[in-house]
Amino acid sequence: MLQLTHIREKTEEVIARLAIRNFDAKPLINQVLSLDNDRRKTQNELDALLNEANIIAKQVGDLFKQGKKEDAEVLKNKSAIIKESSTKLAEQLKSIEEEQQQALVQLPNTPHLNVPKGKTPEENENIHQEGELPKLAANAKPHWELTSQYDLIDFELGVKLTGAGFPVYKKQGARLQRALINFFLDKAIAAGYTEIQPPILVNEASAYATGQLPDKEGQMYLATVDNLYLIPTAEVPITNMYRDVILKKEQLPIKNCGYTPCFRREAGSYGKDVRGLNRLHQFDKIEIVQVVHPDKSYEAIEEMRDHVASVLRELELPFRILKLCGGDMSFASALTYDFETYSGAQQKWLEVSSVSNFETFQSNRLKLRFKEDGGKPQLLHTLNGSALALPRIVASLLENNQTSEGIKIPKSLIPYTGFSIIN
RNA sequence: GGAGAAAUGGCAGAGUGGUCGAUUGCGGCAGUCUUGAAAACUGUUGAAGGUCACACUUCCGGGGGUUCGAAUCCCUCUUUCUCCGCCA
Repeated sequence: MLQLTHIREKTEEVIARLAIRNFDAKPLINQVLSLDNDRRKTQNELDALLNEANIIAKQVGDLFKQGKKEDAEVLKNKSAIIKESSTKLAEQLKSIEEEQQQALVQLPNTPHLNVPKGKTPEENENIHQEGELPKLAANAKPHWELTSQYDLIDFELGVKLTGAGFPVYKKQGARLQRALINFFLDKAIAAGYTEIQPPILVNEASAYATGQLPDKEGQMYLATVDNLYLIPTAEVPITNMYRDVILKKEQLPIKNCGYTPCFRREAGSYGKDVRGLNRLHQFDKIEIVQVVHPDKSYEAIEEMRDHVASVLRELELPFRILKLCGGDMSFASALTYDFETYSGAQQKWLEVSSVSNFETFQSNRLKLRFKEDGGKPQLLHTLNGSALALPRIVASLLENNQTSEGIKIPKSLIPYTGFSIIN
């Protein structure tokens, strides 16, 4: 959520920046600002009334003590009248505030100035590519054939147990999952992140604060009896640890990481690109989250980007980094880098990580703030990224490293898998 | 799941209808003293809205109610603790 004072003070700039997303913010912003005027006016009136009522209440008390009952009765009546109009005003204020809030949450974050304009994924900027694309034999198999050939993943069995998109990992396939989780966590810890094991169900307040609610309701699984949501990413619980928190300056920066399964309904995304591991309802991911001083968030995002790149490098996977254009960035982001690894048999780039700076957009809803010496609390910047999501990494690893003897495990991963080849 | 108790500022802990945004202690910050530090002493120290700045308003777990007036009374929800039951 954008900050009201920021919209008020830098109206033109906010509109200009939102244009980078091809978002015409003018009507909404005008609505927000006019509601804001109403709000302040109404509140002033209400405050004056309440002030009067407070004064009268005190006088009534004094009069009673002095035994002047009749005078007190007169004031009581006066107070009743005030109460009537103040109740009305309070209702009015509440509805204005709700309307304003509703308009406000429709505004996406303002992109950073060097986010490229554009509407579609094709307009994302390819800013880096490294690693050699694998030269596979003509009969190279896509991962969904390899997983069944070596009995690594049973998609059919998952359908039986749960439904499509809930694979069952087996044997070396299961072991590989566990190895990757540990590998990614160890890398994150070595990079200074603190490991967190959060709950994987969250309440409504948490889902709201990180922006999954209200608009992405349909994307989450909901345990209706207790009204709890299965997390779509560890970002939700790990970021919500700081909901309604005022940090001390010395506590910054906060760097947390965590492994969780992630659950996504993926409503509406059927058809192509969903075969095998490409798109699942349940998958494993290691997430990195940072909470930093507002001056430091663009340094932090570069650091996170370097971290993800170094992990992919260790896995010897060819990858590229895209700077997302305004139209392709998520609602809450000010700057996003997407990482894609090349999957040799599908001959496709697969998104395996997304690293974003949300600036104050998230912290505004979270009320995540810090205090500069002697100053007023101010909002922090939050960032997060995947480091990394497993399924597509597995797809790329399997496809790119297939040989006639079996599938080779990258060197850095062998200590974790305990085997060097899948056969 | 059953019975009882409780929820107050960073922490501890008073406060059972007006003088309470809240006694006090600890912690934090500033100062006095000191070469410096500690100790001692003095002052200061929650958040949101609002204002050029004040004023003013709201917040004592959440929501609702009673009252001229609520941290204090009532209803309700949530959470925590103790006891019992069940259990990885």
